[in-house]
Amino acid sequence: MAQIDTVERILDAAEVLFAEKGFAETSLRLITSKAKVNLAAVNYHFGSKKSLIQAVFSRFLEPLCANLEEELDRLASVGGPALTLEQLLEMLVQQTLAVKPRSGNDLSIFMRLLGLSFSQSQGHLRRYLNELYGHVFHRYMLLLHKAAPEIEPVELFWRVHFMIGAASFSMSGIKALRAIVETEYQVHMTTEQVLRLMVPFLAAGMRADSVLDVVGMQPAIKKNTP
Amino acid sequence: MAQIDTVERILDAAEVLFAEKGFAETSLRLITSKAKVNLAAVNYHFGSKKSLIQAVFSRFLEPLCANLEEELDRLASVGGPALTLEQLLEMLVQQTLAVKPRSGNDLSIFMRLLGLSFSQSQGHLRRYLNELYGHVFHRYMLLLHKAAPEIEPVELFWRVHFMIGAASFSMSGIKALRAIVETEYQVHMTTEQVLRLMVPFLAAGMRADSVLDVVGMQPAIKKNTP
DNA sequence: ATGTGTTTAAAACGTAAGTTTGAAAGCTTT
DNA sequence: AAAGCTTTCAAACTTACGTTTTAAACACAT
Repeated sequence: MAQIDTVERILDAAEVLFAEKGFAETSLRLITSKAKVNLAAVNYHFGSKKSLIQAVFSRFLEPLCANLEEELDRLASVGGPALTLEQLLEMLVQQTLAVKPRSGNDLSIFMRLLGLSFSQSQGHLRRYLNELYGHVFHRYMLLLHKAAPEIEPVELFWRVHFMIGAASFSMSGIKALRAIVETEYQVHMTTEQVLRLMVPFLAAGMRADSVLDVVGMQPAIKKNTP
Repeated sequence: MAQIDTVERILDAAEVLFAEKGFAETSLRLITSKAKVNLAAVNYHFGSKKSLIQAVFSRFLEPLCANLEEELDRLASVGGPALTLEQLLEMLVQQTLAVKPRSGNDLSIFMRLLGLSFSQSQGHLRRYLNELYGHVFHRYMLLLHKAAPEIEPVELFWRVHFMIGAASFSMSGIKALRAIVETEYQVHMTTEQVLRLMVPFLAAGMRADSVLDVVGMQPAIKKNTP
């Protein structure tokens, strides 16, 4: 390494700027000037802008997913009772908050990126993330099913995506939303507080009575009918 | 009008492409070639790309908000009991479904755009939408507050945005999600059915116990304390 | 039919982007 | 200290974009 690690400086700058403005709206020139490195350094170290985007995600998803899997393994080996919805959600919050410890890295940056990975996914990113971290997602889905076995699989599928939507949306726009809250209600909220506000909302939604039948689909209630 | 309305053709193409790829990633050249009009037509009829984006939003938000206000006026004049959360949500679904009747305009396009207006808002769009349609939103928020008076305003604000997120996310990705459901569960679902699956999920989430206090914010429970 | 205002058309302009290049500078190893 | 690889740098290249321009085509009232 030559200076104090050009690669890290680029990643730091890119992370913040991507979170602030999105991918397309953030130029390499802006990134390199903020990072105080030469423009060509990005293509030299990462190959392309796409690869830089992927690297930014991997830097925080890698440890997060590793920790998550570790925790899942631990719980599986202990073999206690099935986890509740709240526990599962809280676990996600916990692991997410635990990744943070990098410099002045506000959690909102992290979360905003997570939101962008859904809303601005440019194809290459979705494929990349699914390939590397898809299995963790599937594993988590299975635990959700165990936590709410009364929900038909189809409805569970949709409800999980309602959850993802609520989370990714409010986290992507969290900066703007927080600003509104600040001026409208004179309250300052941290990203962590918003995350925790979400848990009961999502858990309650997951537990709502099914309406599959009302909607004209397969029987929803097979409680006391054969 | 010269051809079969160039303006409409541009709006149709832009609507679909914006929903598919976002604003920055959709070039005027792509729009005009899909619309089979000359490149300069956009700047001639709309003035700029920004104005085109605004026009796309107004085309469906104008009738929707008008209908919504009409319905709100009607309900206010009748003066019955306060509406329940489910009724309020159902009303939104109803009015949204009622706007649809434009060509092969899938509802998902509409919803995806709504999501983008938050997540990709480039400043000008947020200001524009807030100025034109902000009052309807506030009016609806007020009814929500009446329907769930036990929720603190700040928490209500966030929960509303959790709702918007769940809706815009699952609606914007509905095409892909529906395909998954079809192959994974051998069930075909309409956009309307998915919307209706969402109502109980969201309503239950709205009714969840507050955790403002747990989160370390203003008192949440002032039930029996002065 | 002719003139006038409106709409379409093709081409060019200016800008900003991602990428590439080739030489200079820096490190590491011998 | 010299050789050899790695990293930095300034500059140029290529491409794609939004926008502007100028002229032609069109619609319609007189």
